[in-house]
Amino acid sequence: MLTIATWNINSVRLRLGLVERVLAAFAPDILCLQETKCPDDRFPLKAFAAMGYAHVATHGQRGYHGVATVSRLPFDSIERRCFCGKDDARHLATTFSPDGAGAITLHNFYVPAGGDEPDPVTNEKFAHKLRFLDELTGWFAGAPALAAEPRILVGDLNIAPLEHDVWSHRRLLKVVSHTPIEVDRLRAMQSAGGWIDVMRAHVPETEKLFTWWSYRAHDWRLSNRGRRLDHVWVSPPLAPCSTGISVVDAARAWERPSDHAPVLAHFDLRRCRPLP
DNA sequence: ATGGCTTACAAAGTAAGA
Repeated sequence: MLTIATWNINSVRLRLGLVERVLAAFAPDILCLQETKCPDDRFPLKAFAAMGYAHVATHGQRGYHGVATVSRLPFDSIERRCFCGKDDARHLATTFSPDGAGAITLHNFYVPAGGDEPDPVTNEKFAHKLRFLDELTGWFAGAPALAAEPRILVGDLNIAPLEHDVWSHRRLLKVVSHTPIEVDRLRAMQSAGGWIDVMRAHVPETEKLFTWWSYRAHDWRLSNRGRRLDHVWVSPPLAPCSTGISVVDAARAWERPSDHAPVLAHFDLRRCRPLP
């Protein structure tokens, strides 16, 4: 069994206690964090090592964004890719080899949020979001053979593509994160990489599924105006290995929470051997 | 359009998140 977790933590140093709680309760093999807001030389390595997560890849910067992948398993390789000509700490790719299953590539992404106005002409942040997705599409389209490799992509993609990935499809059609223009770009990127949406493989598209709830709601659970911004995708060879997912929405109710909930994805690698 | 909150930051108000 292999468990991969992804969580937009909104400051890893501020919420280290909450991270430890998730690691203790769910014991994922690997946890991918986004919005760590932490320079690499300030990352709390000792705390993770003490929890059994001795292998840490970071791609952070001061103040904003930042991703980290922490693991009980050693990494075979670590890659930090930059997009749109800027190093704003939004990607990590690691490879690891769980008990002889062959190397698996794990991408950890923090896609730009895109600002308020869903117009790339007037809103440079939204233009950046679209360019970021287009650059990813080009990258994946240029390496079609990768779709046959065992790969996992997780992270805060900042887009809720399906009708029931948001609390009200009608009321969010012009709200950044659910506009048709960015959903189309996300779909193009997903298609170019041959990615399979594992969360929706286990939860029917007709069912509401959220991973994020605004800080501004009086009672996030009662109003339940959530969105599914965090995702777990796999390449075709790993799809039969996916045994289940869960959104740890209980973590949204903890003290001083992140506005995102952790997502857990479980795999049984025996189901897809032999890997190519 | 939820935005009513929350974060980091050369610490008061600003930028950013989504």
